[in-house]
Amino acid sequence: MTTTGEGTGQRAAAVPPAAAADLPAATVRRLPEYLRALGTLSESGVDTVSSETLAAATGVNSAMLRKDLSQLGASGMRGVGYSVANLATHIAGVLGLTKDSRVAIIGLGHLGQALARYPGFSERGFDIVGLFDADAGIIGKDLDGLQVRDVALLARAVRDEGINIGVIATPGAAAQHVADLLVDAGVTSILNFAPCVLAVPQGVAVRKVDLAVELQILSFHEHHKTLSRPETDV
Amino acid sequence: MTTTGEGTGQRAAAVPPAAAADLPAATVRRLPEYLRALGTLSESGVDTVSSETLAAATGVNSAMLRKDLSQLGASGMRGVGYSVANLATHIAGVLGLTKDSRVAIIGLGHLGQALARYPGFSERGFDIVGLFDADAGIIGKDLDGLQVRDVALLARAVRDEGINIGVIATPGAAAQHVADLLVDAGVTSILNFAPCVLAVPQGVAVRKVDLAVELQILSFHEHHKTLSRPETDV
DNA sequence: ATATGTGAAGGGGTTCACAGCA
DNA sequence: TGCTGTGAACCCCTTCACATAT
Repeated sequence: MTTTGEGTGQRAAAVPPAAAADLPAATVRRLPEYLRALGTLSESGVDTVSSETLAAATGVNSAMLRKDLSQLGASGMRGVGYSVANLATHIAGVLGLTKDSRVAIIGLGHLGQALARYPGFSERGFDIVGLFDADAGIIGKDLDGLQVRDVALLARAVRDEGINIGVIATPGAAAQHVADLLVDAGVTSILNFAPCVLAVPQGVAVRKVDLAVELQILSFHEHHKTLSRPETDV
Repeated sequence: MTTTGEGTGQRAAAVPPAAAADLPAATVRRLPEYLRALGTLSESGVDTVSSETLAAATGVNSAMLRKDLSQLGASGMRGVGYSVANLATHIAGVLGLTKDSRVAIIGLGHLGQALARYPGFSERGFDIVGLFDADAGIIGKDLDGLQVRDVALLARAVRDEGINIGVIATPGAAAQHVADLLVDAGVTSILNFAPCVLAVPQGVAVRKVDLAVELQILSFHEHHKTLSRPETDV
């Protein structure tokens, strides 16, 4: 990478073959996008793509794309472009998508049920293997062949069934409790749809998606479009 | 992310009284979070809060919170803190939440249906007033009192019913077409759940939420935790 | 000729540290 | 004393421009 600290401790031939140790967060965020675009290209029968084309398909600057890819250790061919298949494989490897992840969804209200049935997850290698809720009215319900279990069984299921990602789709009030359960059971990756900030120990990755927040951000822009002069320039 | 055609407009010393003209995108993203935390505080009967406390509740640095708020024209009381009620009102005003937004959801598969029924939207002032789909098997279906209409009726509904935000929850293949319909009908704010990049004219704000992307980012961290030594220090 | 890989420049965003006010 | 408001440093990210390779 760039900051290899000149002088001090220069590892002998350090740089692992296909290294991806500490990528910038911004880069990591874009990788899934690249991967998706590559999939589309692949389906179209394209087998080589330029940074310019791939960047356009993902809405980023081509120089940034190249920088991202070079950080992965991915190599294009000058004067030609990147191999679609190789690049896809490479990115999938960096993202750890070679082995399927095992996901539990906790909270099966409308949102949780939608997530449980969302085809996009299994399509991209995320196996939903556990559904949990605290509501007796929902426990036992069958969703596409998977039965909703009592959240009291969550911890054991995590261990017995190798669950490594927890998706929280409960109301906000229950979210922290569920997070604690997940963390105690050893889960270190959590996707939180509840509208609250979760406290978790170091080493646990939490990503938050708040649907209402997205609308509020749009509301801001909408509000200001109507307030300010409607772009007399450009 | 946001294709918010910000012009290069350089205004002369304008700064309105309680200005919020061109807030940094990063600040705007945090405002809904502040607002939510303030709501929680308000329910708890708290009426004054320090930047330190509010920052903790929203997971940000207190200096950044103060900087965000001062940019809004919000004023705290030195030695005391911020008025919970005033601050909430102020932020809501900046976000344009004083008047309810009118939302259409297009695509009522599992995800779209869940969004249609998600209580968090109406709770925060987003009225879902239109549901549209292209599938004859879904058109006519009733969801909590709202009937799914043919997407062919979308354009007229946008105009007649004052819809100003469109939520796209279709498969990726249909998303661009729907976006075109929305834009042609005059919608300038779009929330896109489809896994694809939308092309829209300048001045149209698009926010994208891709659930699988979030899982893939978690997968990256998960992958690297297992690869690298698990934090021998700190 | 064409497209990658990257140094250097530029812009934001975040944090620190402290001045200033109640 | 306590907490806000903010200049300044720092760091990360993005973009430009071009050397470099096929």
